[in-house]
Amino acid sequence: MALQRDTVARAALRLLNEVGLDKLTMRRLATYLEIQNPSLYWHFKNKQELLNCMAALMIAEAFTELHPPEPEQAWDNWLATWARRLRKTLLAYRDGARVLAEANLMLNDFFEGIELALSILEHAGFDESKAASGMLMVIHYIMGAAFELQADPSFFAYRKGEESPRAIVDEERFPRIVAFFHRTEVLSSTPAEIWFEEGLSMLLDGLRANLPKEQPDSPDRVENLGSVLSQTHSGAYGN
Amino acid sequence: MALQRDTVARAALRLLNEVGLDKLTMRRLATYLEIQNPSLYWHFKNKQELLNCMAALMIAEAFTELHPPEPEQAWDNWLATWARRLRKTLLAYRDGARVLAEANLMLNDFFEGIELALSILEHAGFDESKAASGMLMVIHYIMGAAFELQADPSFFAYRKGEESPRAIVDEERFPRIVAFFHRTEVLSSTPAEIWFEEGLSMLLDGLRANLPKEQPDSPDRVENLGSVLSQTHSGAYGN
DNA sequence: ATAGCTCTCTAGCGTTGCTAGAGGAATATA
DNA sequence: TATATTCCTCTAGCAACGCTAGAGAGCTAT
Repeated sequence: MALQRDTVARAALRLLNEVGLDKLTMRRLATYLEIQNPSLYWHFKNKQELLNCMAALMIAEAFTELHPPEPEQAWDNWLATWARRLRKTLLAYRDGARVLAEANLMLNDFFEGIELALSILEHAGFDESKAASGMLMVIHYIMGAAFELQADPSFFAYRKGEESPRAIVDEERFPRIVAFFHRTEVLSSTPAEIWFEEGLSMLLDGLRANLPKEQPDSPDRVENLGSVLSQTHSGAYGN
Repeated sequence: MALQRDTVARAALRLLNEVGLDKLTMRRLATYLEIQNPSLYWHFKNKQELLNCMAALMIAEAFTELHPPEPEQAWDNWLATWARRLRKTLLAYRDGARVLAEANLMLNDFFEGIELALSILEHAGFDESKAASGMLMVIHYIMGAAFELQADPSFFAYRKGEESPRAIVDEERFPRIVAFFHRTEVLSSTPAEIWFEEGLSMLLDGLRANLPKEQPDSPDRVENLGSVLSQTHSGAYGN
């Protein structure tokens, strides 16, 4: 016995994946660790501090082994990888986005990842201001997408085979929304993945449009959707 | 006495702005309405249903009196207005983004707003797929931005005069992040407003890049930042 | 008058985050 | 070897939470 703070936080992340954030109570975590619940308050002064610690572990996981781009790698390709990595981590934990959002995220590891990305963008030719607001845009997009995907039961969490929103959404009044779901359902078993990639692609187009041109030839485009989908996958709880 | 369901939900929204979502308990709401707490369960079968109802009221507020674009109004200008309207509503209520996220948002009013926007985009020349994923992108961006802005105490909620993240963030390790805050602080007292507009502008650039061209002359750009800021403002709790 | 509907009440259950304060076990110091 | 300190867990219990059971009170329709 005699647990360490770090051990407790990691166990909390495992338990999170089993029961979800709403049922992640101090008592349940204590039972999970085979101790009595007040013992947890020796390691964390309250539940908020535990959440912060869990969020820090998550972010660290996302950004460790984050390398600068390879010499031949374009900035937009690299940034897409950055975005997918953050998203993947959020989705790897049940309610991961909520955990991050509810944590007080003065997280050095988060800063580390953002700072590196900013330097890459500036090196690619963006001025400081565009780089910063561009990163903010990307982060907000990732958070919003992950959040909605993990919301339960979310409108956007529609998956083939489950009770379909189309059964509820009025096709007469909202033909385009119904068609949207139907289209994506037919195309793929992982619609959220496709939606994210399409949004990310447009987002990068927007960034590209704000890159002061120096040479007339446009930079390499991000890899196409097919290769993207083969190298990424939804997290275990991102449904 | 003898309250109505609608009256209760509206009171809950007012109370939300006073105490925040974490302290919006059924008991507190009952006290606020000068009734005993179990009476609330006649109007709503549980707290979740109350939250859904609150979210529905919020969304209705955002999208009522939402008009199609004027004849001379460009699609991107109209969509920017759409986005600002949704954002403004989320920020008008304390923890508004969280309320919407935690609600089961099968909200007809939300569908209404999205369906209209989809029709505008398709009319502007987007194909169905681009219009849909574009709207999804915009919505996720708005949600992510509002969420982070209302998170407490958020990294991004930095305001001039308060204890500055710069005092905590290590300038040696994260010079660009510190510079970003410093820059925005100097430029404006409402940095979140500016960040949102810059992100939105790039987002629209991204959409524009995905619009199949038909005529060589580019559509009108969205109005510039100055006029934007004069017509919008942060919500009372968006800080 | 009576029946039913709408809305509120008292009382209480089980669970939550958290605190107070008492040890037990290992380590460091005298 | 004896004592003190630190680390970690314990029992016991508080106030607040969401929610239920079940009894009316007041109004309307028959």
